Amino acid sequence: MQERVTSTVTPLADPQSPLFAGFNAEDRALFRAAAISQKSIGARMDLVREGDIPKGLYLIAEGWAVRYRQRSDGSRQILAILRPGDLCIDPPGRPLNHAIGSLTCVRYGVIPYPNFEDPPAGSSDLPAALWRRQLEVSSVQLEWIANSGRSAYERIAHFLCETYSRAKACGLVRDNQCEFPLTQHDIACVTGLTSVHVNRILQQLRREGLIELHGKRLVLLEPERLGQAAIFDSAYLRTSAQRAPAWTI
Amino acid sequence: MQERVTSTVTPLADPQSPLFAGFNAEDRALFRAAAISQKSIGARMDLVREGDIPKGLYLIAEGWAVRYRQRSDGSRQILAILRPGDLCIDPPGRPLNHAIGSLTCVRYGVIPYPNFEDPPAGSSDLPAALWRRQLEVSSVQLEWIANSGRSAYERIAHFLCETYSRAKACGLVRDNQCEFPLTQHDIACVTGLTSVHVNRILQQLRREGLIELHGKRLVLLEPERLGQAAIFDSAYLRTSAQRAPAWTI
DNA sequence: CGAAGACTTGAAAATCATCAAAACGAGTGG
DNA sequence: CCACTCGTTTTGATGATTTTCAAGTCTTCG
Repeated sequence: MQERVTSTVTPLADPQSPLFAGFNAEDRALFRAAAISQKSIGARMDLVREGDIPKGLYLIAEGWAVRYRQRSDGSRQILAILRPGDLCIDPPGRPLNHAIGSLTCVRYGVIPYPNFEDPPAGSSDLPAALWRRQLEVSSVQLEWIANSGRSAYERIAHFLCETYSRAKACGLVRDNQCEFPLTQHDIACVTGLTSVHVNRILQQLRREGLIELHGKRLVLLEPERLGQAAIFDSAYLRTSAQRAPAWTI
Repeated sequence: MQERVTSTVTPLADPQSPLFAGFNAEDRALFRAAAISQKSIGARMDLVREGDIPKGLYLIAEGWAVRYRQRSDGSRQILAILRPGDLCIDPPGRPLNHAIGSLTCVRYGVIPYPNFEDPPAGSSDLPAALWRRQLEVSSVQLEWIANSGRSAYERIAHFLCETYSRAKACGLVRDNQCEFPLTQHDIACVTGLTSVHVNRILQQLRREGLIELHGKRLVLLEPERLGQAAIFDSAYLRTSAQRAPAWTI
């Protein structure tokens, strides 16, 4: 059952090393081994509330979740979209300054903060997988920061491209369509705009024949042209390889 | 050739573990051991250009540097401020989709992508230190994303608070003053605003008796009140402990 | 069917960008 | 020391973008 594992630690050095080879079946096995608990939660609930101390690493297995911050004036800011395979790694022992919440029903697992001195028997790639994931997360965060200086039109178009592209990487796109359970108000929370303005920009995108968006589905009628409008280059999403549509943990 | 060294991996589990204890003298020694090259570069130069494949991890030892993206229309967006002790960790083997540049003269080192199978002799905390730093970086990035939904006034005030607070953590604040070599145009690139608008907001902050800003120095006349205006909570910067004003590598 | 949420619309106001020019300041060379 | 330059800061006027407020319509779902 266990093959020979040369090392409990993982090389970062080589771009070809397992650390940067993509999130594969092997990784999934790792996460399965690591998950202490597996949970489900309904739509629009909190997995972790602001001020809570995270119990470990949160691995989203299915559904849509977000990191978000609630402002004192009642407005929200979404800080990250969490899809299957996404991992929330936060400093242990410190209260989170934002919340992790679900948009749809979410299945997820909690992985205890790993102690690399005692690797789970027979596996060794956890630290590598964690690094890969964290660099991916960072890469997306930088992209979101870059968007903060752009127009509403570009921000929204970029966000649609990113969401579509991430779904595509999981094999969740068919006929240029993907699931899209966010309301216009949610898009506003992502982009830092008002829902009224989001509505108007979406109408513009529709008028231009670039998208369809209704019934929790997004259609990119002309992905190429939308990408150009958004100045979207998907390379930042490709720090690791293909993913699976859902994760068994 | 390789013996099994249990401690080449590092425990993440315990909040008290060295991984989360702060960036200390020991870490500095580690980085010194790890740095293959030590360089200096003049103000307003690129350490890494867009499209370059990073040669390793970049450790800023002294000065002010930034990650920035150059847009096709000529405008810039600054994605991160890099101060002494800050580390740029990017996926190896992939061209960077932005640049790393200096604002002032910068002293820095390049750390080869570590191969955890062959840890530097006699030391073992590198992976721990890297994790700590990366989580710190991520934490700041989330804060910047949260700022994208706020007003120009709040964004600018928040940025000043962050810069001041980070300088303070390094012992670089005296008499409520710290170094501040950014031009108003640079602040605009950070906040995604125009320099004209930045200028007007800065004047407002001055009129309100909150700041002084000239001659590459920033004075917070009333740090408390500015923090409230910016809705600034420094907790997100405190994922590790005190730092040194400059790093010997 | 009724109710709640989501989407849409219009008008007015605030915020922020753009353009253009002037004032200021630090450095440089005469 | 002055004159000159160059980059930075400041100012004013104008226009575009985005928000706010308020009301309406459309969906969905029990």
